[in-house]
This record gives sequence, C-alpha cells and structure tokens, in this order.
Amino acid sequence: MHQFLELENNIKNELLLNNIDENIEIRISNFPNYDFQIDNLVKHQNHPEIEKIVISISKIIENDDSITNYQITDKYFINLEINIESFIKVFENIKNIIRSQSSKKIILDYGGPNIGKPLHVGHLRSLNIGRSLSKINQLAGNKVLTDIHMGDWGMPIGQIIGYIEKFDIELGNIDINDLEEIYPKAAKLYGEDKVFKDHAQLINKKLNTNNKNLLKKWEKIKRISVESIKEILHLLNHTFDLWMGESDVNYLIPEMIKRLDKDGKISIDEGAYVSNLESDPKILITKSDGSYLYLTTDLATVSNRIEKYDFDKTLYIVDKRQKLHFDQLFKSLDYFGFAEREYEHIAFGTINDLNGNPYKTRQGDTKKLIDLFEETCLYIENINPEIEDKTIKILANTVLTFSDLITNRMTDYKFDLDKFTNITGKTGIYVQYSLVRAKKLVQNSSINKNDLQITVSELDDTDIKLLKSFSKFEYLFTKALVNSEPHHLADYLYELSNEFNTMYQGERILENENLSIKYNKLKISYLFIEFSTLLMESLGLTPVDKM
RNA sequence: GCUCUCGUAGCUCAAAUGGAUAGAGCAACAGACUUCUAAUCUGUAGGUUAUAGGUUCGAGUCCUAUCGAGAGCGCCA
Repeated sequence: MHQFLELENNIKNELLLNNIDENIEIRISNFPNYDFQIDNLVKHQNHPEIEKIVISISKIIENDDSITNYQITDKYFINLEINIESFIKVFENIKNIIRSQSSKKIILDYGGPNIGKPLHVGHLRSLNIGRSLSKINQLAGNKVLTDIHMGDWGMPIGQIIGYIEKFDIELGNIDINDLEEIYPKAAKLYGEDKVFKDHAQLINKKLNTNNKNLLKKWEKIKRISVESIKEILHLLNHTFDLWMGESDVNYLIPEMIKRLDKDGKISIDEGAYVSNLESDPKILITKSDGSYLYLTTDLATVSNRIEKYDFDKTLYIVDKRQKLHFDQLFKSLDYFGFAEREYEHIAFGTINDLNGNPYKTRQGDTKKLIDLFEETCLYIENINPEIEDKTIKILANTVLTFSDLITNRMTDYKFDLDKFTNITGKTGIYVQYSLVRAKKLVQNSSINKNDLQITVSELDDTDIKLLKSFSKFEYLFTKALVNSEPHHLADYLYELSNEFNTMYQGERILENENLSIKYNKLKISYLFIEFSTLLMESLGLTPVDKM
C-alpha cells in the first residue's frame, strides 16, 4: 500500500537477503490493539534463519515512523499498531494516496436498456455497479469511458415493427406508453403465431441489410424510446459518455464474417456460421437465415471500440446468467485474433422478492424503475413530511443505490423497501444523516479546518477508533478497485458513519471547555466529512445538505 | 442429460480471495433525550459455517462424496 510503501519495501528487501521472495501484503487486522497485520512470514516458519529474520524485521518496524507498536507472535504473525500522528498527513492527502501512477483507459459497458421496454428492476444493479465502478476507476486515476450499449437491434425490433404493421398502427401518433404496451404483446404473439413469427424474422433480416423503409420506422421507434430512457436516467442521476447501440456496429458485420470465413475461423453448419474453435457447446456466430445474434453484434462492438477508442480494458457489467455468453465472447476474441486487450465480465446476482422469486409487481409484471423510484420517494416523505422535494429525490436515489451496493454483487439478494428505508440500521438514510450531522457541527463551530490541530494526548477511545478506521481507506478502496466490488466501500461508509455517531453522541462537543478535546473532535469531524464525501462519490451517491 | 453458482445467528447480509478468537444490521431484551439534528447512542443474548471425509503450520474459503436450492445450455438479447 502507498501509505506503507517504505515499510513494505524494507521488509521485502530484508526477506530477499534470506532468499525469500514475497510480495509484502499489509492487511487489516481484527485483533484488539492492532490495526494491520503481515502474514508473509508465517509460511516460512521452518526457515533455518527464521529467528535472525525476526530480529532484522523488528528493527525495520521499530525504525518506521508510521508504526507505534508491534508484535511478532510465536507463529510469526506480525501485528502493527499505527502511529496516528504520522497518519494525519496521510488522511489529509487521501485523494492523492489512492491515485495510481499508471493510468489505464477503461470502457465500462453497462445499463443495456432495450428499445420498447421500460427500464425495470433488472437494470438497477448494472446501473448502480457500473456508475460506482466508473467513479472508483476515475478516483484511481484511470481514464473511463462509459457506454450504455443499448439493445436497439435484433429480434425485438422485428417483433415491434411486425406488430405495428399487422395492426396498422400509425407510427406518427405513438408515444412511449404505447410502445411499452406493444412490445410485450408482440413478443407474446411471436411465440404463438407462426405466420407473425416468420414475418417478424423477415423484418429483422431486412433490417440487417438496411431496408430503407424499415430503417425509417426503426429510427422513429428508437427516438421515442431513447427520450424516455434519458428522462428516467436523469431522474436516477446516471450519465453516459457514449450512447452506442447494437445498431451502430451493424454495418461492420458482413466484412467481419467474410474475414473470419476467409481465415478459416468459422464454417457453415446447418446453414448457420459456427466458430471452428473446439468448445462445448459450439459457438454460434450467425443464424441459419444469415441474420445476426447477440454474439455477432458484441464481436462487432469490440472491433469498433478497438478502432475508435483504443482502450486497455473493457468491463461488462451484466448479470451472471450471461456468463456463458461472455465466456464465448472472450474466447472468440482471442481465437479470431482481435487485438489483445483485457476483458472482464463483472457479473452480478438477481434481485428477488421476499420469497426469493424474481422481483415482480403484484400483477406479475417486471417492476419499472420509475415506479420503484416514486414508491421510494413516498416512503421518505412519510419519514419526514417537512423534507424538501430535491432532498427526497436524492435520498430515494441513495436508498436505491446503497441498499444495492451493500451486498456482494454475486449474491442474489432480497429486495425489501421497508428495510432499505428503515431509519435505523445499515441504510443509505443513515449514512446521509451522519454526514449532515457532521457538517452542521463544524458549521456551528465557526472554526476553519486549517486552524485545527490534533493533540494526541487528549484523544479518547471514540476519537482513536475513528482515526484508526480512516487508515483502512486505501486498503478497502484498492480491494474495491481490483475486484470491481463496491460493497467493501459501502460497508466501510457505514462503519465510519457509525463510529462518527458514537463520537458525536459521547458528549456535547462545542460546549467542551477543554479546547484540545474540542479541537480534536472538530478536526476529526472535518476528516470524517472528507472521507464520507469521498466514499459517497465512489458509490455514486450525492450528499444532501440537510434532512 | 451436460455445465456453472450457492448453502454462514430467528431474518437479511459480511468475512481482507488460504490467516489467528467467523463479523454487521434487523428483530428480541435492558438502558441513555430541557440535543451541536435521538433519522442517534450504549449494553445483553444469539454459531459444530448443510453433512461426512481429505489436503497443510492454518479451511466458511481448496479437493472428493452426499443432501438441498438456483441458474445456463446452437438459431432471444
């Protein structure tokens, strides 16, 4: 870690002298009285020079400013207690500490709304995780490009246009509500009516070959849909750099197929193109009527991105049921000889209802995000009717984001609005409240942050606990970044908020006549505000000023 | 049928990706408000990590088997 750089290097070098090549990992400790631990030595407990090594390492730790107390156990665990005084500088400089020297260009592919379908609960996690990962990567110094990657092509479009043609619906008059009604009906008909199915498939095929008349209809439908998507995303505070869709790469596909065929990478099987790569199941590249599939457009999308944006890495934030698809995509990229880049499927679990079934409305439809948002606003209004409209909206977004990001992304979790809007407990409301409290406190004190010093001898247990917790930031941030797991930061935000509240509640800070104590607590509150705000930023939350 | 996840406190979830004594929140119980925002805080109780073996200094985490739950599997995206 950056904050222990010197210590890590010194220990690493000492171990190298004894022919031990270890990447020194300083981890958070749960042991009472210690803050961090180093476990690298444990596995070398039978090393012939182990006692000598222990002595040298002890010296290194004793000479290190950042450590005030340490212990090397009989099993060779190294326990460290940090020196708070030396860490104040680290805390004040936390934004630079977490910024990495090497900057990568990363594309985040998430959201993935479909034309004709409203944004629903199924989109919530992709949006939340994607936004958070984009913030985290930016804070880490990476260059981030977000792409909403719309599902604006393929069979659903064929179904919608087919339906409109069949029932002679006037395109000029339809709005988003009509469209959202048409799609489920069209999809149903597609499954039931063979004639309609053939017609829709024909439309899809014609679109793939750029039929002008159909393209015009498609454009109109897309425009209505995108307007509505933008509206709801604005409400949920999501923005994207790129609004690319599957349709944008359609023109690249014929050329791509031709090349793959020529290179002997794909061949015809029962009329469809199949990858020649050995795999089970075989990888289907096109349909037997020559039209394109999910994988076809995704391949073309990568090819387009390589050419236009020259990225180092792409993260696909898509639910875990699509694992096979991404396995196939990544294998194919390699086999087909696409330029070498990093790709990762950031998979996540489903949102279920309290019985563990997929989250639906009472009528059995998927729940729309707009309805969920409004429902959440109502809950918040009920807590405090005096609250401003603007604040209600921010808090509703906080609830929908925090409760989503607090669980490990791979877990299927149960959505419970009662619980998530609960005023007690590990909720978005709680972390916002804590920050509001802290801001009000320092505001009432009328003392500037820079005029405050920490007097270590006057710190009490609640101060020390919070200060020491600040030192975990780099560790948890790195973990969230490396593993693309925002939940570490959500949990940490709660922990800091809770520790702040404990300190705050301990005594009436502004009335304390011992100025050292008062200034300590105010300084710590300022630091808390900074850390909490930074954590909220990395989770995609907007802090409120009052509530 | 094949493949892949998962099973942790009454409930909802964590667990530093193999580290020491498995942690939080809710619910329960007992306490603290003439308040710098009590939308808060303090304390108590709650566990043979589904079961049985194995690997090693060390296992909730890795391997094997069994039981249970879920998901995916060539013409949807």
